[in-house]
Amino acid sequence: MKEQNIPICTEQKIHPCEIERAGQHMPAEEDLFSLAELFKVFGDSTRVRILSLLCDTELCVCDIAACLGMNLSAISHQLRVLKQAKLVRFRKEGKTVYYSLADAHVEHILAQGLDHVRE
Amino acid sequence: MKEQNIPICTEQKIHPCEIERAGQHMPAEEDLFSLAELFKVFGDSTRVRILSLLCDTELCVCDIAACLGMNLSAISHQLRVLKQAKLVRFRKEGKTVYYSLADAHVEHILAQGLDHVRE
DNA sequence: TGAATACTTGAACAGTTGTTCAACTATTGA
DNA sequence: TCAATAGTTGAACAACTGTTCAAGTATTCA
Repeated sequence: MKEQNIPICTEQKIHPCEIERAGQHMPAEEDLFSLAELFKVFGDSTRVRILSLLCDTELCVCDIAACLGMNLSAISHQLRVLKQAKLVRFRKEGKTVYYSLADAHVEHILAQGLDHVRE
Repeated sequence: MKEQNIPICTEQKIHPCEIERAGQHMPAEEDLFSLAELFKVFGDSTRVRILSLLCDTELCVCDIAACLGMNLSAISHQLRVLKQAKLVRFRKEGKTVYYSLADAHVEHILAQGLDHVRE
């Protein structure tokens, strides 16, 4: 807490001691990038609604579209985003594709966010 | 769990039973909207980097800009977004403004996200 | 085989977002 | 009072995003 003037930043710093503290706990730059990418996926109300629907059950694309009152194509596009982010899994059965949450983590992140939103 | 055909959706549903299960656990529409808004704020790497910097310490705008190698104005704009979302607090001391995390929730959400990102 | 169903995909469009630049306010200290 | 410092703000612009439409695939069933 008293080590001063260690140049971890490229520009002139006003409070070197505090900056050093801050720097010590920083995750790797690439982790922070992935973190932002993850939250970006959660940061759309259509996708959040899809994820909420999939808590505790699996649904086909048709059902999701019906529940959200949206067009099949829009849902399919968003499911692709969720799939790429590994937030949902799918299973094919004949013509229909069933989607479900990828793991419990997804539900936890939603719940934690809801806690904050509801104060 | 066997109650079927209850019309909670406006369109024709393929699997009414599963749809009913999904519907029962859905948070209020407005909470889901706020939730997406919250994650949207976390969904930018500049903002995530600022929040990470502010874990365990407070920093002035100048310091944050120096640490991230970015222009003062860009940081100020993003701090405004974080302020509006109540993710950061600030304290004025003479000419300088010190920012810090609003509460422990913010750190928890970041940590939970990092867990998922690192698998 | 051929029609119907369930979904996916790509192009196009409007709307949104993040950064920069320049100009501004507020506080300090000479 | 004047210059310097720390930060905020608004306009502008390019880049990105979500939805729609139209056309595509894959599977089923008659």
